[in-house]
Amino acid sequence: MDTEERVLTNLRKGIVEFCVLAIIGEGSAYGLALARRLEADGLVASESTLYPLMARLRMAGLVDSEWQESDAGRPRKYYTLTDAGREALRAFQSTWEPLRDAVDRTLRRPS
Amino acid sequence: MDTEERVLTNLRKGIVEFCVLAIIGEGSAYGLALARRLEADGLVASESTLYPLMARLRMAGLVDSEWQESDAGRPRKYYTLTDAGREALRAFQSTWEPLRDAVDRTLRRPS
DNA sequence: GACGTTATCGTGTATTGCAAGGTATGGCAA
DNA sequence: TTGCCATACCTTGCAATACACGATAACGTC
Repeated sequence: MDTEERVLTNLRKGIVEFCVLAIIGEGSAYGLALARRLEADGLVASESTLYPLMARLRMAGLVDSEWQESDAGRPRKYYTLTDAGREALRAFQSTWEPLRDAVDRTLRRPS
Repeated sequence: MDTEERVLTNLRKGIVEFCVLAIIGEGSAYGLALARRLEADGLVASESTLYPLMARLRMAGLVDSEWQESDAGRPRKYYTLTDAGREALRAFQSTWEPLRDAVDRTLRRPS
């Protein structure tokens, strides 16, 4: 893995998790659709990041999942936000904003 | 490690590295001083994150280091930015900004 | 010389992103 | 019905790295 990729990889750590919560908070979504959307935004590199992540979120009780038929193709597993998930999302916002601002300040350097 | 801490830990990944470059870009600094400043901003948890990081930056040729006497106490190892370091810092800004904006957009939900 | 302070650094563990590959289902065309 | 492709989910293994914990070293003070 070259340097540039590693930088992005590390930056994404811990961020995607909450972007997923935010997205399904707006309405349920299934795995591959989530993966594609996040890939388009540069937030994940592939599905192999997403599936283990969804499993962790489920284990943590932040999302529920449910199989649903599809008009075309295989059944899909749809995820929805639990109350704990909504709470975690709120908590994340309070964490993200100060961190983001600390980075911006440091990069901009008012010394 | 509890959940809350893990969230912060993951968020910090890949961010501190460039905050360090930004700080020493303003003038050389030594390890412990860097660590204290970054701890105050919530960007690292302890020196044990910083020293291995500085070693990596040095290996990558992004910083140089030099021992200097101190008025009081042990000698300190001062770090300075190399040209490659300055370049990496510029490159990071181009990576950070879109990512930060993608996160903000996703959290704020214009869907 | 014992002790506290300042400073740098090493070891071990846990987390996790991702590449690569595996499995299952449905649609479609020859 | 056979073959093939797209869709969809998931697993394995590796590599990167944050951090707790602790070691080591130099200096000053009593």
